[in-house]
Amino acid sequence: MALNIKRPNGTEDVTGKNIEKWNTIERTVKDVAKEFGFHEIRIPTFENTELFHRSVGETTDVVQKEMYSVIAKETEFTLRPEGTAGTIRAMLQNSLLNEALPQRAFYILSCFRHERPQAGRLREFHQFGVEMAGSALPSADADVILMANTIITQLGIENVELKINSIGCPKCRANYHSALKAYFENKKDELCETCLSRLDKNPMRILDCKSPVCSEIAKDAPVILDYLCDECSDHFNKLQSYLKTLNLSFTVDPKIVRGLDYYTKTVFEFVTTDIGAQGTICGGGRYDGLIKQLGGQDTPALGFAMGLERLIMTMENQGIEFDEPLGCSLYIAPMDESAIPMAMYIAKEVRSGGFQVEFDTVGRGLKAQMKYADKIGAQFTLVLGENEITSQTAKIKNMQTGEQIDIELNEHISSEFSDIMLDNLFGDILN
RNA sequence: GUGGGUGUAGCUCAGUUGGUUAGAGCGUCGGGUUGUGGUUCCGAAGGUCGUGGGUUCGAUUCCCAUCUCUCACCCCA
Repeated sequence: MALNIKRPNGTEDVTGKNIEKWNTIERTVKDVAKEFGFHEIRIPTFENTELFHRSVGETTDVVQKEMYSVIAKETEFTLRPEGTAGTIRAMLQNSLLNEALPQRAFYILSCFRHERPQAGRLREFHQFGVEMAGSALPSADADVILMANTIITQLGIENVELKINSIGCPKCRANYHSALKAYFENKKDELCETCLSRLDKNPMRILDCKSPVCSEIAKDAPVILDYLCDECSDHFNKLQSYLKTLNLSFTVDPKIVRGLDYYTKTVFEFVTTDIGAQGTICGGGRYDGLIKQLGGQDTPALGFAMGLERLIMTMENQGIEFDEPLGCSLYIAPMDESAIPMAMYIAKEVRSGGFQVEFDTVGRGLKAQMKYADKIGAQFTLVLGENEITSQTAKIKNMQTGEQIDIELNEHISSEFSDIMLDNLFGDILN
């Protein structure tokens, strides 16, 4: 079919069996969030552009080249590129931080970034995220990391590495930046072009460069962990000991540098090699300065986000089973038009017992109806013709065994069918 | 934003060294004597060969452009 309007590049439709993949993940994520005391929050899809400039940061790639911004009625809005900024804004605007602290919020939402799509990267993608505001202690970091780990484990995902790092507070980071700059200044001639431009803006990004030359140079660069102030260093040490207590294996990776400006102290990622180059399925960290930055009281906070598409990809590639949808319980096959009223009536009655019921609405012959019933996985079928209507009895056919059971066509049909279903499910145990 | 690959039926792919009505398997729909599916048999529908130009008597095949999808860089979930 020549369809002239297609979905925008980098977006996805979710249909058919894929819906169950999403449901599986959303269910798991919500269950775990509940166990950890997090409450769902829903926020707008777009915000005033200024919000992202102030939180994500003016110099970040996300703000500089990836945001979908529009001016509408003289106000500049942006489709959210991530969930933290809007969530914190909502916490402030709804005075949630004046209530019992810490506040724990989670969300499932779509994000928008204008990048070239590739494996594990879309222009509209979905995140499950959590934000916890009001706790400064490393035990909060450990709890949040445990939560991410619990979700990953509960989904059955394997081959995931937890990497943690501390990027310090603004105080110790300033010292580190100057040390880094000094180091790279000496090797200026060898650095790649992009790294040269990073030298002034954000020297920590050079550590992450994939160019063989740069990464070779970066090997001997000063490490942030050596420049942490006492407080940050203590925080990081305690976090590590807590993670050990929780039996979470992790590696300290000084190259973990988050690309959003609001991060402080702890940063972490859960990474897999099973889904291509974009292997970070969960990323997060602490952002102690953000709430004040957005006009609130100085309140420490932290959080993480998981890419739902990446979780699904990982599960697919690892051969993990998703929840099965409930199929059709009963298919009713009217022989001809005169049986349709009875078919509709029975369908209505049996549905009232909570069962999924279908009947023919396209005028198929009996054989074709049976084929259709088989195709949709109907557990039972019921044929309605002249005989059934005059005798007010019919046979219910079990599509798996072929066995036929007599049933009365009256107002008790719903509970009778219910008995048949129960017997079908638990008959072996009961008898 | 940069680079590589790709584009023939709903899906997976053949094919034409440029030449009349472009094929297969799967899927969809119908039928195999008038009331029963999964196997099998028969049949049907479905493609302006990604789009727009150019070369040619003639292009799905050659050339150019463009778009799509895809992978990687970058960046991030």
